[in-house]
Amino acid sequence: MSQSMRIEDEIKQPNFQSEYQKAYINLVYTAGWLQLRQAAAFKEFNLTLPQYNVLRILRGQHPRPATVNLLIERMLDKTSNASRIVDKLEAKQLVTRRVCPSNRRAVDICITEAGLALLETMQPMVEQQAHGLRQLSDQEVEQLNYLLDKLRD
Amino acid sequence: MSQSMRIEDEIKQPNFQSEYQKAYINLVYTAGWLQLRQAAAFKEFNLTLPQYNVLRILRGQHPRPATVNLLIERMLDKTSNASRIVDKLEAKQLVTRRVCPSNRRAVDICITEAGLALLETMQPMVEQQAHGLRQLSDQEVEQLNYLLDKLRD
DNA sequence: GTACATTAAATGTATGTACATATATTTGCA
DNA sequence: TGCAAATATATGTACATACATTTAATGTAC
Repeated sequence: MSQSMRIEDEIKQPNFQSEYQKAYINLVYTAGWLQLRQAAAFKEFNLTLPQYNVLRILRGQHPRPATVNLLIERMLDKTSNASRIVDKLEAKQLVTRRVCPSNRRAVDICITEAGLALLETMQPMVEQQAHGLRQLSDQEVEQLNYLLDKLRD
Repeated sequence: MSQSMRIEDEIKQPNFQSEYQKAYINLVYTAGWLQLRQAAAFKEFNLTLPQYNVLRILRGQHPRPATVNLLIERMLDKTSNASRIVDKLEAKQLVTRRVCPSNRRAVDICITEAGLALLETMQPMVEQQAHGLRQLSDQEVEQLNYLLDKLRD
């Protein structure tokens, strides 16, 4: 990606109705751009981004189990289908799923040793990825976080 | 959405490894948040976001036709499948598709009168949506655009 | 204690994304 | 001319998203 590629050039649409319209497009585009880079890096570990995020939540709970509800609460995308993401992780033996003894409607989900080991293996790559934002100074990153939080108010 | 909902609270994850890590999460989360709001507003018009974006590009070309390649060039997500989005629009008779006479590999795609009329109908809603970013001042929106462009350099 | 609502998760369906592959057409060049 | 490479699009597959519906377990009112 070349230097100073403005959003106007990226999507070859030179005029926006407003700076607000442009910011919306810019946000969606940039998030997609980031996710694409992440997904590519994750591919060699045979994990998708949502699968990785669920694993991370489970590690945060470990050794306590998580329910599907807890996963949904903590996932970035609240409406995604946690059940089916857990399906894939279970098939890869990265998590276990068991009916919760105290509430048989719920399911206790735990990360396995293999799951923990995989996260460990991925750590250097994840840190590498974080450097992708180093185009921004510390102060600029803080400013970005401030603006995004304010935008959603 | 309540006032001053920081990303830490939104996803109930109080500590990030770095401000950079937080910015990444914040970006992806905020983009999803915006898209969810847009998608909800579009639903009553029976259009998805990508379908709407393709229609907009076609209106920009009207009355000249667009090819699938041109759509891909201008779409936010370059790897999405323009062919199949056009399929859906064609099924709703919002666009026409015809083999290009001068290059029979290519396909000429045009927005129909019904398509133009639909975009017209949606205009007030779209303007309404743009107000979603009015939490930010003009200066802040410019700053946001600057930071996002720089981030992708 | 049965009836009804609520809750937790799973399932179904339509759509979109990411990527590989296939098909048809055109171009370039030996 | 003839044939390989490039081009334009379509198709196939795995996964995820968005949302409605279903199934099972639990809670609650009467």
